[in-house]
Amino acid sequence: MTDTRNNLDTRERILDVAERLFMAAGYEATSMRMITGEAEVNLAAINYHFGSKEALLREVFRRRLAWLNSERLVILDELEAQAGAAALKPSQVLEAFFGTLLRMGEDPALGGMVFLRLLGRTLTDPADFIRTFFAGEYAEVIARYKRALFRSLPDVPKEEIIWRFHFMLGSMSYALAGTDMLQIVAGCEPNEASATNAEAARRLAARVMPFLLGGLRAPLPQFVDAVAQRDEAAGDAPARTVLTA
Amino acid sequence: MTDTRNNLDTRERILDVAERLFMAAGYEATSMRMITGEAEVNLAAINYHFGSKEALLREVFRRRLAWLNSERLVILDELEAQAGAAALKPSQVLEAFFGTLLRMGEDPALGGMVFLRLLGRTLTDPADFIRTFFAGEYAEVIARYKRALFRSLPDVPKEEIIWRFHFMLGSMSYALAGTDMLQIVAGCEPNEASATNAEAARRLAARVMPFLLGGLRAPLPQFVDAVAQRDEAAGDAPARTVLTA
DNA sequence: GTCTATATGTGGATAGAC
DNA sequence: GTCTATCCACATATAGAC
Repeated sequence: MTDTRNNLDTRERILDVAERLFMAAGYEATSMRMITGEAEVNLAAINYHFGSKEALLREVFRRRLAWLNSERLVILDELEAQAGAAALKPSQVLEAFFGTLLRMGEDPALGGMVFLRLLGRTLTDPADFIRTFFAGEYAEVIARYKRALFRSLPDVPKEEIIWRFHFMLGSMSYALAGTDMLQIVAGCEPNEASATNAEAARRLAARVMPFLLGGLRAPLPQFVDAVAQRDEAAGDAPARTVLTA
Repeated sequence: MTDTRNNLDTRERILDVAERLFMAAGYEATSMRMITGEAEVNLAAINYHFGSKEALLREVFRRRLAWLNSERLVILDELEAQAGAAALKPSQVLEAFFGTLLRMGEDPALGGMVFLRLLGRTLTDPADFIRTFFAGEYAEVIARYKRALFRSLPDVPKEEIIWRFHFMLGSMSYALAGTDMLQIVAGCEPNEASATNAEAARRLAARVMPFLLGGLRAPLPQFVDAVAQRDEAAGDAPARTVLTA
């Protein structure tokens, strides 16, 4: 805990730099020498403090996910306690799950947008040790929120809810990853999504939460044809029409 | 074009193996020796035929994306010709864009699910040469479909459509990537989504297209509060309610 | 076009002094 | 806990014979 160099622990400094470099270049393309160089620590320090490069990546995620997923459980507990015997609304469940995540982007102490982008980019990494790690970190919170969604949508087949939970995870993950695709879609502007500050997190939240809720509550597959016919009559209008109902 | 080994060109065999290995392990974690080993070609063959490992990756994608994105443009041309002066429905635009993609998963000659998974996993890769490559490959088709969506949703702010197009790309990309998250969400079954056959592509399409359309047509952000109130009265019911309207 | 042999660099990890 | 020095496996790429 004593600092021989500056106000930050060597161990913490390694984690901070690793988080940023893994985000910017990916795990495989980031060498331990790049990390120790930027962190201004000795090459051997990573193995001393973490044991291996793989263990370093796990620790980078563990310190953030431990907070995130325990916070998610606490919030869900609170919501369910308030609701008593009643089921939560889907929008409440989504707000608890994804809102908690997005709030990390506004707080640099929780990793900020750097961590959110890293998370989005790493969730699709095919490396076995990464998939295994995430499976363990997410198992409990996913199970709890899945049950909450089941209760909140009692008339929707559970299998459908499972798929849509997965699709929501995907939308969010990709949006956080912050590829250049948004800029390609948008045109040429150096877009807000590639920003890494707190304001970007808020803007993203405002845009993505309605999208997720719309997807979750979309017509069920077996009804899609019927809905298409209705939409044809209505001009396949945007959901603004809900206000006129 | 002459085969000294079997019925497949050396060049094509390299591309096929590279596609599969890049999918399974990622670009950085796949060595040229792994590729030439499985393809049973000489190590130097990659550099002879493609010039470099980076160029090999680009060619793996180019042979698939050239077909995909030109097909997308042809289909959009046909739809717009049929529609005449009328705007397309959003569902038609989505079907043309994402349906064409998903149909590749059913045809091994177009890469099948192996290519779709590779695409989903690579779209979030941070490597500069990959982002630059995708930007070029997608620019035209994205611009065309973006305009089609603008026309199909004239009352929705263009900025909102841009964001939702991006979110849809993300949902699809992540779903194709086929991480273990679906299995985590689902429970423990060796799930259908991790299958790589044509049937998996059809099942995914049936699940994801309604989700995308629901997200695209979700209430606009400024109306979310009002919709939440309506949903509260209606019990935040699933979209099955559209049938009763 | 294909192959062998090799150039040249970098990777993660560790032994052992301090 | 930190540092130097080093081990050794493996990477991409190429030169040049056939």
